[in-house]
Amino acid sequence: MGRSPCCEKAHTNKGAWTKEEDLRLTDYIRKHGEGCWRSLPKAAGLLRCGKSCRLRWINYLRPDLKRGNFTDEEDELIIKLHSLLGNKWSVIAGRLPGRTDNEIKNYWNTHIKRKLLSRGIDPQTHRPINEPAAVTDSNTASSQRTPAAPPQNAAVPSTFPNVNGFTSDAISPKSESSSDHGATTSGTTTDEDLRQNGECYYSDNINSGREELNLELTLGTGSTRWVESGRITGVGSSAESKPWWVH
DNA sequence: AAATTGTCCAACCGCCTAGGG
DNA sequence: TCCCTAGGCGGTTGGACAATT
Repeated sequence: MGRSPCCEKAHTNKGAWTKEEDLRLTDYIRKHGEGCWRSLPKAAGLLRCGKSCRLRWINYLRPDLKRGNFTDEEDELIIKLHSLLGNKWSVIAGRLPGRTDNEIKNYWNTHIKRKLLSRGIDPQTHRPINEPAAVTDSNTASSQRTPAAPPQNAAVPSTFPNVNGFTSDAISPKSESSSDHGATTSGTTTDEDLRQNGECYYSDNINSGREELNLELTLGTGSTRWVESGRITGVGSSAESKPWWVH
């Protein structure tokens, strides 16, 4: 049986977006806001499916995207959050202003995994690689803690094991705040939740992470790379090499 | 210089959930 | 209660570029 396609694929473009398509989409959303993604392509004169438009906007065109290289502080925060949340990229992204779930996911797979492995830490379990599988802790939750990501899209069960009994109840998606983050903002993780519950394998607690949550405000100006069609086309301060969509 | 291999990341795919009728 | 649709999410892929042989 299967689902009906999200749009009429026969009449949609696929693959890399062109400058003109980006312009049309940006223009349309500036004028009308993010509304019904399904009808947006037609209204904006785009031969794309709504999903594709949504993704392009969220991951690339949104004006509040940070787009700079990840800082060491962000790296560490991502690692901490991943140890607590598993592969809940959208929730993690919600804690990193200006970052998208896709970006973080890619960054995790290409950089952080390697970084952790070089430290002798298993990127899935966040435990030392040589550590015996059997953990003697009577708190079995902690031995299973490896959230190695719950099944995809499965609602995280309340018993989803986590750090020191920190279950997903405390880190379930948030309904408000960072609402402009679109797809990634249903997270309900509050700083308070994380602060109260979020001890993880790493020696420092989430409190330090909490400070890092303000990176955007305090660290600011790392080098910025401009990317076009998937390639880095320029690096510099945010004021230079401005891409066409930045005003 | 050419061929091969590795790296990176935007975009796609398929599934799930929420919400409305 | 069931069905349908839109939106959202995480995993995976494709292709361009970089590095190495």
